[in-house]
Amino acid sequence: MVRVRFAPSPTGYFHVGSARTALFNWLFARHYHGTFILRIEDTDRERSTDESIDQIIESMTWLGLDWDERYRQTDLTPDHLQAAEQLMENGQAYELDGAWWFKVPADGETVVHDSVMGDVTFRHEEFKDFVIRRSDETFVYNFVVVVDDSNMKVTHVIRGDDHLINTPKQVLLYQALERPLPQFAHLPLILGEDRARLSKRHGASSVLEYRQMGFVPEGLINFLARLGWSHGDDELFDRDELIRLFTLEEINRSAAVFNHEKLYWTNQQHMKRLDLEGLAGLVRPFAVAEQSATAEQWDAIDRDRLHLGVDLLRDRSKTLVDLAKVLEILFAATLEPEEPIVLEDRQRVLVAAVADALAEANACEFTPDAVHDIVQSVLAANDAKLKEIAKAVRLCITGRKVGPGLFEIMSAAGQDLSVGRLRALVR
RNA sequence: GUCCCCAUCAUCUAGCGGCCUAGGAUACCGGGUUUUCAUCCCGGCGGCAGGGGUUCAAAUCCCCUUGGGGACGCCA
Repeated sequence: MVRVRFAPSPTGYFHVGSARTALFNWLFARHYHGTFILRIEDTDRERSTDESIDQIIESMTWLGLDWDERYRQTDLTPDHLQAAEQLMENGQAYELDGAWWFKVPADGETVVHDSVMGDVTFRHEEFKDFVIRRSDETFVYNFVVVVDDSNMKVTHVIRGDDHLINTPKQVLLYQALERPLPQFAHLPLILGEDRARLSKRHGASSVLEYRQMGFVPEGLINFLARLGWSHGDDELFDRDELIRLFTLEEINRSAAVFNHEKLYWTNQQHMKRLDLEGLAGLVRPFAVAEQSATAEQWDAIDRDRLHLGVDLLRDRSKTLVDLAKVLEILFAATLEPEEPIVLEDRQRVLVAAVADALAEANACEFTPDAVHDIVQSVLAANDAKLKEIAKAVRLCITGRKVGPGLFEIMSAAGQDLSVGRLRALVR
């Protein structure tokens, strides 16, 4: 039975590197129908905060990485003490300056068998004895992680590359404690554009910031999964595919640079694939925040119109924020055109005629096809081409120079808004 | 500095000795479609860090160099 854990320390914001580690553990657990444990490593009393814990929970919940068991490391202190005392009694640890030190064998070497990195050999002479219990009687990471993983029957330790060097010390501890070794798998780190370890300096790096920027969970997850993991030439995966295909064998050994352009593209692809109802639900808070609509307006709008608008506009949006902004087209009483609309007399006549014809349409059948037929018949009657008024009408209806097809967007904006905007233009 | 890891287009990657005059994706540049833009489709640009081996054959295996990253706490 597979048991894995994700063990973040609540000492700051929850960044995407941690999210990737959490994701890989979660995918591994779900792939093998195992158990995914969330263990908050808060043994650093100085720096651990409840706000950080909240952020971890909120980030993982948003990403959809659900856990089966949850622990807080400081609750496990009795277990740590028991294990430490065992080492003291065995003579494998000793006290010095009020702290308890683990005795590292002077000779020999320890080989870590890593699923990703292969066999890595460390000579014992390279590290000296290390503290397992501080003089304030709290326990140190390298020690508690072993005790906890062992007690929790963790079968696979999947974590960042930066822990590889700690691993031989932990292996020694497992042996001293006479506990079975888990299988280790160390993930390559994620780098910033400057090839340094990803951090705040590289701009947005916390999961919640990406949520705020309008990325959808499926998009971020897909992008993160492709950083260090691959499945042939495939690029796009939904959650279930990831679970089905994920294995440790496909993990890369080299660090990957976090590439924002590709994140945006991946996100757009997922926005294109989401069902309209779901996508509409995701944009709602952004639309309200961007003041494209009030919550009341949003909830009151005809669903078909909303879905049509979302569908038309999502191909032009990389994020939910982009989408939310242009969605004002469906709600705003007045739209400020991004450039002045200049109408010649003939155009004015045509637009007025179109507005009148649209006003007479059956409100229940203001579909793209119906709008198309109405507009085209008006144009035909006046021996005109759509091209003559297209730019002006688009600016008038959407406030923008570019956008979806006129008939569709007018249908999405609805009869009242469309007619109103056209009449305001020719008045 | 010491130890450890890594090394294919700008970036993410496929490749696990012959299928590779190295494939896909992003970005970029053209073209097509369209009422405009986007989407979409087609095409282009662009890489095995360098040097030694091993082998009939190396992007793939070994060594060295170089480059990048990580760890060297009574942090996690």
